Amino acid sequence: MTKRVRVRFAPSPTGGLHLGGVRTVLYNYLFAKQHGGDFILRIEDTDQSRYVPGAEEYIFNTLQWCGLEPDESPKNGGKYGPYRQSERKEQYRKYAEQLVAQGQAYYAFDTAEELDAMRNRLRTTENPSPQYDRTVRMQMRNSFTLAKEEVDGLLAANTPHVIRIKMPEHETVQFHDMIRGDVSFDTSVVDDKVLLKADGMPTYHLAVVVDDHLMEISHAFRGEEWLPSAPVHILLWRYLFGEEAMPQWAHLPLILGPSGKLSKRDGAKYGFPVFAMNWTDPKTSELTDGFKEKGFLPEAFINMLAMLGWNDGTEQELFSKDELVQRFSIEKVHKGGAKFDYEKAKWFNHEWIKKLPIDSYKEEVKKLFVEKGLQLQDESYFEKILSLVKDRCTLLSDFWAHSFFFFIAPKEIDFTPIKAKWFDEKTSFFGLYIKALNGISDFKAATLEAEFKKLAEEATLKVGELQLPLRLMLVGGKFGPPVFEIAEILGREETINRIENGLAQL
RNA sequence: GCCGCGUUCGUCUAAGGGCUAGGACACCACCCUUUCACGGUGGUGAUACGGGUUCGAAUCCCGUACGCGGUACCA
Repeated sequence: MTKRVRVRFAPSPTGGLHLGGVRTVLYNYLFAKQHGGDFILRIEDTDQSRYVPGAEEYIFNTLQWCGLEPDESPKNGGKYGPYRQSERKEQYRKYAEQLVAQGQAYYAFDTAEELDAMRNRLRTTENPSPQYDRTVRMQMRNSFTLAKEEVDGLLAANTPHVIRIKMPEHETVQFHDMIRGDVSFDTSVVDDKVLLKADGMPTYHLAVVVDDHLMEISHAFRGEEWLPSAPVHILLWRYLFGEEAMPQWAHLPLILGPSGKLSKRDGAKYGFPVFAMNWTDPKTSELTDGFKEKGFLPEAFINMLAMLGWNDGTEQELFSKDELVQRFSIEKVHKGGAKFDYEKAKWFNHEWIKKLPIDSYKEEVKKLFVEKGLQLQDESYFEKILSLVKDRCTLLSDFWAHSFFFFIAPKEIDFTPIKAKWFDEKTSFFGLYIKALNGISDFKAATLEAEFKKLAEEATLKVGELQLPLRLMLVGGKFGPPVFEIAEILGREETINRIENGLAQL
């Protein structure tokens, strides 16, 4: 019997969602959709001290912008709820107690000071981070070292305690990773991880296993940083629900920054976003830039992220979300980490701006223009301009620089590039051209250009020496699309106005 | 330190025993364009190192180096 495909992502609401997190969501989502399954989002709010208000909402916003909405989540519910770990608190204790009863876990009463003391005592240069493991287990205060009556007394008195897993000695735990193949660990080198914290909350280790079981998760994809604790999870599955019921694992490679693991600092340091959307930490007021606000399209963002660690074996690089759903394969995800390259990310965005019809982003651009203080009345004029300049824009924010002159006539024009070679014949040429403009019946770029050339020839002037002045008069600088196309869009009246203005300044 | 996972142009990657190691980004040159871009053509540029196995190795095996991750009552 094959289980229905159900994959999950479980972020902790302790800050924004970094690139690696969004990519994990993406791969989970793609795999689920590809198999007609469900993508489940649950919230790991088990660490009260690091919980950041607003972070959960931010996660939802990010997923929404990316178009990766979960089928089940704290927000839209589902029959396996609740989807917040803090609301499932009662569940975990039960399983932890079961493990204690089975002799595979134990109560530990050691205080923070006692743990510090143990670590300080054992710390050497050879062993810089001593663990709570089989070597020290019998020297600590726990239900293995204390008499049963004492343990019962401590428990009855509500003495703060944790439940730790008892790692077996010299056992090899092996499992199959969909990306890495067979991976094995010696249980002797992993410590007695805390399963249930003193505040009654589970640690990730317990929660992930219990929730994956209760929510009938079939596949679990997560970052590579979880690989070392996988043996704990395997053992928990074996003890609690049977290893054969365990989801299939895949540990995704890390996304790296210019120097090592990609961090928020890298973004600030090198000037590129590391989050999907702007995130302001309410505690520190620190802002981390987002791709959205930088002018990225979600299509490009998703595409770029998908290719950072996966490819389908062909030379295709541009994929829509639907294509990704079809072509994605977890087996083809790379083993090695990938360094994030902002230049390449921008290239993806450029491609998507060119590829997509302007309808899919014109509202975003409009918003940016309104922010610049512009009032847009003529929708078709606006659309015409977007179509004309879209190929030159890498980010949505580039649209302004490439088209503001269609809306704002240049005032003080810098004519230095042409001033030295200016003479009266040119002034009279433009006078004639204005007259001609008034007479042209169909105001199209080609006609305007033909007329311009004809007049130049009659005046025995070089066309090349006249085009730059015209451009300067129309847009105010050496930039923009072909001049006659600008004139066509500007229209007869505005074009003539701008030429007259320019002439007056010369 | 210990444990684990990795390693192909600067970057993302293709090639999973067999043609001059292919593509993309970036960079450079040329073309197009009498603006700036877009675009087009071409170019520089890589199998970490050392041993095996094999007629033949980027590919399989071993070792070394390097990188990354973990080593918390964080996830």
